[in-house]
Amino acid sequence: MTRPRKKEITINDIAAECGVSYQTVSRAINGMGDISKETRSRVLKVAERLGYRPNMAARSLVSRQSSVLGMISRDVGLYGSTQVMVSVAKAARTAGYGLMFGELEEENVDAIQRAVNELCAHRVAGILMFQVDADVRALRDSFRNAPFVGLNSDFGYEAPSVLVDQEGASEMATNHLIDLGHSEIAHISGPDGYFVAQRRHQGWLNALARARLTPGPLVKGDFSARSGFEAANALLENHKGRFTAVVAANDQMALGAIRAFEESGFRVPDDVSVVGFDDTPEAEFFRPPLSTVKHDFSRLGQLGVQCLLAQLSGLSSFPKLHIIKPTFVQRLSTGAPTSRPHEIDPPAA
Amino acid sequence: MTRPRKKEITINDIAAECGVSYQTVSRAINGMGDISKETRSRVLKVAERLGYRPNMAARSLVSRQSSVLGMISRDVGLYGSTQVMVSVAKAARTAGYGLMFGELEEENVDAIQRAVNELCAHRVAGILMFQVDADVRALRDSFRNAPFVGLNSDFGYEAPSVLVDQEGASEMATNHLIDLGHSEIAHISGPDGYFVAQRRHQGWLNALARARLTPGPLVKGDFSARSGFEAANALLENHKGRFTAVVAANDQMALGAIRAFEESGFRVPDDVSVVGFDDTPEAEFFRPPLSTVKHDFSRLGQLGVQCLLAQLSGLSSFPKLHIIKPTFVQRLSTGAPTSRPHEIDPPAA
DNA sequence: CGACTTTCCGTGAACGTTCTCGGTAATACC
DNA sequence: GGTATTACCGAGAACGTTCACGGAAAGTCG
Repeated sequence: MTRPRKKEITINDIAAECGVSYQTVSRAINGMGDISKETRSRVLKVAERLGYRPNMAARSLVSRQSSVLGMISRDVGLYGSTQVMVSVAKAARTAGYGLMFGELEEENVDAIQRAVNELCAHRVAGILMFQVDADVRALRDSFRNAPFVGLNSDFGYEAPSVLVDQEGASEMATNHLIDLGHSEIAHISGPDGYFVAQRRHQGWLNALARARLTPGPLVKGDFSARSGFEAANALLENHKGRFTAVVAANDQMALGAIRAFEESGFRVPDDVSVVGFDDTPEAEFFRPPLSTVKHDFSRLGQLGVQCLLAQLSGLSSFPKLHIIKPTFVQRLSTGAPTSRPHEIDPPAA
Repeated sequence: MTRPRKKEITINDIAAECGVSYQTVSRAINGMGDISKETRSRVLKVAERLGYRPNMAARSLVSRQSSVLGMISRDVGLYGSTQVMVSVAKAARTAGYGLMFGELEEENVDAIQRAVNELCAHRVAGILMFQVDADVRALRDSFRNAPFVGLNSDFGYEAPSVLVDQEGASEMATNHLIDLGHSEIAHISGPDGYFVAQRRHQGWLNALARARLTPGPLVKGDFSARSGFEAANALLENHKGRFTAVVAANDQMALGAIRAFEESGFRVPDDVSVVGFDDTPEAEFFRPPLSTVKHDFSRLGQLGVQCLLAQLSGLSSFPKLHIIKPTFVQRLSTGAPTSRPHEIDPPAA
C-alpha cells in the first residue's frame, strides 16, 4: 500500500477551534437538527477555512453506508462501454455518489466474482454490471446482500436490469434491408459469449423468418474493424454472389467490411448494402455514411443508476426491468439490391 | 446515502470460529509474521469458508493508508481517454490498487478542485490527472499532501508527469507532408485550452518554420468528426487553392475533413493530403486509410501508475518526468501534391 | 539448571466518524 | 411559580481494523 500522509483536518480540530464538541461539528456538517443557526454557520465557516474534508472511510465505517457505487464492465475500449461509463459516472455524481471500477480482463465467472468481491470489500453501496454475461445464480453468493443492476447483461428477469432491445434493433436493421428488396442477407456477428452478439444474431434470424427468407451466410467477428474486414473477405471468398446485403453487429465491423468490399471492387451500397449498430459519432462520416441502429447509451447509464438507487432506498415501486428502444438511422450505406443478385461479380477494377 | 446492509463477516467472527484472537486472524490475513503455519492455514481456511471480505474502510481508517487510486480525466468519450483509463485501471489492479473516478464536466479550476477534494475525501492514495490543464499552483492547496501525476497535462516541470511528445508528433506529421513536397499546409486544431491541442498547433508551426514555409490557413475544431467536417468546409470556402495538405489534430477530425473534401469533389490524397493523430483502431479502415501519428496510450497509463506508486513509496530515484515518443504511421491519405497547387479546383463532379 | 532468545499469541488503544442517550437552559403553559 | 416542553449541546459507545506492547511457552546456550 502506501506510506501514511501528514495529518488531515478532522472534526475534532474544528471543534477545538470553535470551542464546541465534535458532535456539534458533526451536526453542523451533516445538516442535522438540534443546532442553532449561528453555531452552524460559525462551524461551517471554520470548516471551510481549515479546508476540512470528511473522512469517508470513517463515515462509512460507523454508518454502515457507502457513497460509492461500483461498476464492472467488459470491453471498456469499445464505444458503448465508454458512453455508458460516462453517463453512469455523471448520474452517480449528481446523486451524490462516487464511482469505483472493478474491471475484468478475462470473462469467466471467477474473474467476475473477484471483481465483485473487490468492490464489496470496499463496501460499495451497489454494483452496476455492463455487458457481463454470467449466470446470476453463480454470483448470488458473491453479491451477498449488495444490490446490483445489470446493463445489457444476460441476467434475464432474474435481476433488475436495463436493456437495449437488441433483438428488436437487429430486426429493424434486417427489415430495413428486406424492405429495400434484399432477400439474401448475410450477418457478421459478434463473438460468442456476448449477450448483445447473441441477441443481434437472433434478431437477424427472426426478421428473416418472418419474411420467409432463408438466412444468408454467417461469419463471426470480434467487434473490431479488423475482424469486420476479415469477415467480409471470408464472405467474398466462400459465398460470393450469395448475398446482397450484410448486417454487421457493430459500426466498427461495418466499417471494416465496407473497406473489404470496396478493396475487392464491390461498391457500397450499389453492389452490397451494409448496416451497423451503435451509431458512433464517426459513422455519419464514413464513406458511404453508415446506416445503423442508434442506442441511447447515456439513458442506459442513467436508468441503471436510478434503478440501483431505487433498490438502495427500498423503493419497490420502481420497475425492475427497463427496455430501451433503439432507433434506425438511415444513411447511404444501404440501398436497393442490383437486379441480378446471383450474378454479382466485381466490376473490372 | 443508502440503507444499511445485513451483517458482513468480520475478523471477530473468524476469531470466534477458530478459537483465537482477532489479532491472530489479522496476522493470518495480512501474511505478517508471529504466527505458526498451522494456525495461519486454519484461519485462512475458515475465512475462505465464511466468505470473509476485509472492510477496506476500517483498514484504511486505522492504517492511514489507502488501496485506491483516483483519476480525473477530461473528454472521457474520446479514444485516448478510454485507452488511458483502461490501462491505468489495469496497472492499478496488478499493483493491488482499485481505481476511483472523479470526472469533471466543466473544465474550470473550481471543477477540478471539487473533483480533487472528492477523491481526497475518500482518502485515495494518489491521483492521476489526464489531460487536465490548470495551474498546478492553484491546485496545491487541494492536493495538500496527496501525491499526484499529470498525464498529458499542462503541469510542465512543476509536477511529476508523463507526456506524449505532442509537439514532436506534430512536427513528424508536418515534416512528412513537407517531405512529400507540400508547401501549403493547413491545420485543423483542437479547441482552446487543451494542452495537446496547443502543442500540436505549435509543432505544426515549428516544422513549417524550420522549412522556411509560411503557415497555411488554420481552423479550430473540437476533436469531433463533425467539427473536422465543418472545418474542412470552412477551409474550402475561405482558402480554396491555398493549401494542398491538412494536419488535423486527431483522427476523428481527419475523418470528417476527408469526407468534406470528397463531398466537394476533391480527392484524398490526389488533391488534398490529410494526416491525423492517435491512430484509432478504425483509422486503418477509413477510405483512404489514414496516415496518422500513433501514441502508446497504454504505456502512458502504465507509466503514470508506476510514477505515482514510486512517489507513494518514496522512491526518489524514479524519474519525475517521462516523455513518450510517438511514431508516424504512413497510409494512403497522404501523397505528393499536384503540380499546380495554386490552381487547384474541384473536378466537375 | 538458570538465563536468554525465539516463537507465538492476546490485550488495549487508536483511527474519525455517527448514533444513542442524557442533560441543561430557556421558553411555554396553567 | 411550578411543571412540562422545547431548543440546543455534550459524553460515551460503536464501527472493523491495525499498531504497539506485553506475556507465556518453547527452545537454546553456558
